[in-house]
Amino acid sequence: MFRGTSAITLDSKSRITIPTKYRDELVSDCQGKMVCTVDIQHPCLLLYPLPEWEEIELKLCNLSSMNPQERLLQQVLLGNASDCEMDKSGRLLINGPLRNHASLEKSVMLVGQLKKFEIWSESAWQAQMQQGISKIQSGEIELTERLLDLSL
Amino acid sequence: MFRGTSAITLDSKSRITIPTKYRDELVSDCQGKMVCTVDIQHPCLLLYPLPEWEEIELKLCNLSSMNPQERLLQQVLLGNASDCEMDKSGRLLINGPLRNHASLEKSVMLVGQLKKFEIWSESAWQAQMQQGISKIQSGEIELTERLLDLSL
DNA sequence: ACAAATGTGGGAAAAAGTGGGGAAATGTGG
DNA sequence: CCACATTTCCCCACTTTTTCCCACATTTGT
Repeated sequence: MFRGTSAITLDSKSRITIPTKYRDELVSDCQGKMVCTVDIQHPCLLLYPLPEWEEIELKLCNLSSMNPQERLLQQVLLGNASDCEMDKSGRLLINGPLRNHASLEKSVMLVGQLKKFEIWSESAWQAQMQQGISKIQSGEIELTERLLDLSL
Repeated sequence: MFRGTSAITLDSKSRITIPTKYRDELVSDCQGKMVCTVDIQHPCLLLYPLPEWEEIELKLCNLSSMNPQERLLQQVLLGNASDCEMDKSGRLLINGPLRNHASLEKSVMLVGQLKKFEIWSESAWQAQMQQGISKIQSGEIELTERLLDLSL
């Protein structure tokens, strides 16, 4: 399970270094093999250990290609999915289209979200956090039953 | 179970010393491994022994990432969650974003709240206590059934 | 008032992150 | 099918951050 945000850099060769605290877990989960694709709600990327991604692929596979919305989801998610394997120094290569979708420049945030990571440009992440907290505090959040069950 | 408020200092390396009275319990609960994240209602931090945090993580894991509100909560809580392990002198490192969320400067309050701690800047804590007590005394508090059941 | 325990600060060693040269692999065009 | 260009990978050197450790200050208890 991944958690926490790490500030990392996208270097001139378009690589990011995975923080060491995650590497052991990634090697045992998936020998460093991951899949990166675009997020459909935010300008960020999603990075899954291969086994996790395969479950998602199964679900996508069961969508109907006759339904335009479901087909679109398949196209976007699968079309952008890119195999990423950690190299021997724990780095991943991010390809052009993905980099572009998330507007990644030098400063990047790697955000642990349990079974996956999100990859954000630093500025977009900070904006997301700021507006997120103010939305929650101003009560713009509808408390669903599931949320009420959360006691922090 | 933790209770009471301790005045502690955030030193120049952004560390706080856990008062010794809590250390034994923390070592036996979680070998000093804790998780710190932001509070979503107040400018303070929440510090959980790892096993306690993992229960919350399980609940967060069951939220739907397709629902924007539930996803936002995951992002805020998990994204800010930071593993904190006590070093050999019983100190914890507080990272920049967290320090910032709670506006922590030198004087910090560590507030025991049973299964977790809250971490406040001294001034924010005092303001919270003052206005909290006056709110209660002036009857601005809605007495829910659960509250009526409290006999002090 | 003194001794013991706790809290605080900072130097120094260790670990992690960053950048880039050059080798290997891959792909393209003739 | 080969030569060339491009991309990917491995490795080393450098910088920054984190961790460990010790010494001093402060508080507590006798």
